[in-house]
Amino acid sequence: MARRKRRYWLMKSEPDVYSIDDLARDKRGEWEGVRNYQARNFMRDEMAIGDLVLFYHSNAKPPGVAGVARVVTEAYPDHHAFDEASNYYDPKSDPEAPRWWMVDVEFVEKLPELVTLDALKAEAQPEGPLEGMLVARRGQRLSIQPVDKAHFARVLRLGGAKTRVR
DNA sequence: GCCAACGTTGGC
DNA sequence: GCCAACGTTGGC
Repeated sequence: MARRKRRYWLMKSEPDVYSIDDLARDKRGEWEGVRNYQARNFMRDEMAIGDLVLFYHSNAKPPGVAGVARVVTEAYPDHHAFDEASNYYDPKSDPEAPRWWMVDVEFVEKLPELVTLDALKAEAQPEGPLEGMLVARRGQRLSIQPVDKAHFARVLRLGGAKTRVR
């Protein structure tokens, strides 16, 4: 049986909408509302229970990685897409053939230090410890991104996390 | 609030 | 199947 390679992710959320503090309060949350095919495919096809997630605050001052979460479900249809009253309603998503999927995540920790986008970019320079990290690339809008294990570990270290990668 | 980057839509 | 127009993301 083929072993899964990818186990680390970065997921963006606007803290005005849903922050790491909200997840800390809720303990667990639905990652609904992803309306981008590439991001959906990552959730639906590649995420698995137990994967670790860098919780990134976008549209924040400053933007950056604010915490750690863990994937706790397989992907399942995003039912908000079927709800006409929802902001995430999409008439093209059919309950018989859902277009949009989501996972649930649980709170792991809030980082003692926000790892700002500036700090990520500084380390993503050529030869830097985060070279190639997607979130540091100009114009990178994808809201769910795979993260190299070494990069994940480095960001945890920068943030003073208790979480360790194995 | 501006606007660059880029994904999606739809006319052809 | 091309590509211009449009809408959204998200840093600044």
